[in-house]
Amino acid sequence: MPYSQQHKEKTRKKILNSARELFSKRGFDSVTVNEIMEACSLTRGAFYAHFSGKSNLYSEALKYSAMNSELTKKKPKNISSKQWLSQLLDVYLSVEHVRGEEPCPLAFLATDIVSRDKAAKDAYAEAYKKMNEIIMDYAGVDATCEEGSIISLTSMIIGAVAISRTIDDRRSVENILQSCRQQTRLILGEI
Amino acid sequence: MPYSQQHKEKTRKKILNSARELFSKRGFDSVTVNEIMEACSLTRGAFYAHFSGKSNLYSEALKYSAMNSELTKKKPKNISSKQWLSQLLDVYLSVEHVRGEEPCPLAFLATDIVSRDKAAKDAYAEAYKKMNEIIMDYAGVDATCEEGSIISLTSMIIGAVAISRTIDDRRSVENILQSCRQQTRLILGEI
DNA sequence: TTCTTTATATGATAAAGATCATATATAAAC
DNA sequence: GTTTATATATGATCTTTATCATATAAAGAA
Repeated sequence: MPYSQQHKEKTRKKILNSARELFSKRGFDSVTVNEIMEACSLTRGAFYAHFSGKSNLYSEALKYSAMNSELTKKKPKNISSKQWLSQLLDVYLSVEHVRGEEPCPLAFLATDIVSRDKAAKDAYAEAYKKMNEIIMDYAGVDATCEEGSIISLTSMIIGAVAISRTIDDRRSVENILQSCRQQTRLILGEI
Repeated sequence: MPYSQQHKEKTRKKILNSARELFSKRGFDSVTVNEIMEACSLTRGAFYAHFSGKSNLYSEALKYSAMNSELTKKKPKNISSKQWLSQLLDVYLSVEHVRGEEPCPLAFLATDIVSRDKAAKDAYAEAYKKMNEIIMDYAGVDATCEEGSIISLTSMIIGAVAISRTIDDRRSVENILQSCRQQTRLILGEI
């Protein structure tokens, strides 16, 4: 049995990680299999030992990304749920997120998903559902009427990040993000 | 002087119209030049008499789309600005918009734009600016502090439409759109 | 009708890139 | 060290598609 037990699994994760970042930043079509493999110091030939094809990698990378997102991090015990949520949202609505290496695929791939296969759409829908659940949980929401507030909140933050990526001017981006951070406080304050 | 004066201009508009719809629905890469031309009963050869290339068509179609959007329609004299705005937002946040033939490129192409050329990004930024201005105008906003509310509103509605397109389940889509319609009323009510 | 200019169509080219077949390298097991 | 299963690399193929060169068609002007 050549190579260690974990070797293949490690390689798979490296590929998923490169894919997650590249796909999120540039979408499905603009990224090549070759590019993803080179990003983790491999060549395209090795790719097919790990995934059945580019589409398969895309949906797997999306799941992987959702599984390891900022939002899924454990809340420190010394702060309240609402404080923690507030911090998470501020990080989400930051220039670092918009321009950074750990992009939320819900915002970065929102329109890319539409042309993808069922597996990718399912992964997206699942991640979206989970995001709402996490936020509702921290916000202490259970009534259906309040659920609507959270849904509008996620629409806003996902929209804000998606739009911010399209805009070059830093000041404008700061303005959008700041406005939405403000609005999150208003929405959560009412709950 | 063969062909009538207006013939070329008419053809150009037909191409722009097919392009607007196809690009908005499926993004730049998933649509072929051939497909756009066939959608207006022409062949790919004729294309290059009208546009310098696919990228050029994309940005032109985006401008064209922004120029002819629902939002730019004249307000009827018999209703107030706020009522008109409320109607516009309800149309924007409707299943018909999400699934229809007259998509707002700001929502439908939000993440597609990132990989496009400067002309496309400029067209997008311009359309985004215009959308905010139109809404602010109808809402009667002038103070900078209130501008933030409108920016968060546009983030929300663009985000809601973008997300809704990714989701197959009709009931979930209705729920997202309904929640955001509700939230627009809260935001505009405070102004 | 004939000429002429411009729009449109057709066929060719060329590049990009996903995928596959085959070769090579790696490292565990003996 | 040798063997061998598995991971990785290399080279080839095949499809898709943007673009271009050239041919044809359309319709105003003579």
